[in-house]
Amino acid sequence: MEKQEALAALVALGHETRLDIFRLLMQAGPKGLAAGQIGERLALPPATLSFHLSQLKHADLVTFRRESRSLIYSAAYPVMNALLAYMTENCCQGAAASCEAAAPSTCQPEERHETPARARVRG
Amino acid sequence: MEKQEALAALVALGHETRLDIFRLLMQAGPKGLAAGQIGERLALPPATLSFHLSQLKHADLVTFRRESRSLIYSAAYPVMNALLAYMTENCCQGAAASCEAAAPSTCQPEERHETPARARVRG
DNA sequence: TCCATATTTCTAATATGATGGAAATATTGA
DNA sequence: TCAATATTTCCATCATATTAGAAATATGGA
Repeated sequence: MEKQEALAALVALGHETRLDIFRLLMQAGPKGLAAGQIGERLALPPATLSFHLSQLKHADLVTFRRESRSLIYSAAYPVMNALLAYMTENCCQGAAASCEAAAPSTCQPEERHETPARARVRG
Repeated sequence: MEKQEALAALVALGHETRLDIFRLLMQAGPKGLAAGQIGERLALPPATLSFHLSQLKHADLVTFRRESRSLIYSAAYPVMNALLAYMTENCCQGAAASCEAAAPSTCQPEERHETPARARVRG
């Protein structure tokens, strides 16, 4: 993931309404939720909801599909995964020992620390 | 981690300059960097740098200590870890199977998926 | 085709965040 | 105490994001 992509995702998630929307979609799982359902649950006026969904779309944090009259939104898990991976990269460069002490779970300067699951994301 | 803490961290990281600062500090490791060093490397005027460091401080993403005339800033790894943990919580609630398919590395609805390192962060 | 539903786009008002020069504060060494 | 260094705070300006009503668009059912 490039810096600008990560930045776009962080900007998008750095707003309470959008964080709420995104978490709702994370919880909803791959099946997603119709825009109307989201607006209802979060008590958002249509225009406001649409604005925030648009921001999340531009950040590639959500995808959507049409199902009859409804647009079904779902969280873009791969992008979320890539963001998490990005945020743990380049940590404590050149000082693995002290870094391990400071941040055992996020800082993984050596490949051997990678879990198979995490490694899969980066490819 | 509470929602408001996570939100504050995301707001703080959702700005290019602050993301640059934070990544620089992540790379620098626990030894940290003096404010002046940061400003020099990122070509930021003192007032601008100080403003952004202040934002990062309020989000608890950085800590600082005085060393002679310099203020040494370093990344707050535990808060970063907590943020990563927060973002993977409550994923695909009640539908573990489909969630695993959608997000194998971040979505961990069952405790057994926790790594010891990640679990340590949440306590 | 016509109407109801679902959602987006347009628009203008409002609020908030960012910038950086200049002055103020804190620390140290002489 | 005084000067030099390091950083912050103050302040005014500028830029950008957010809000939500109203109108426009898209879809499907009768």
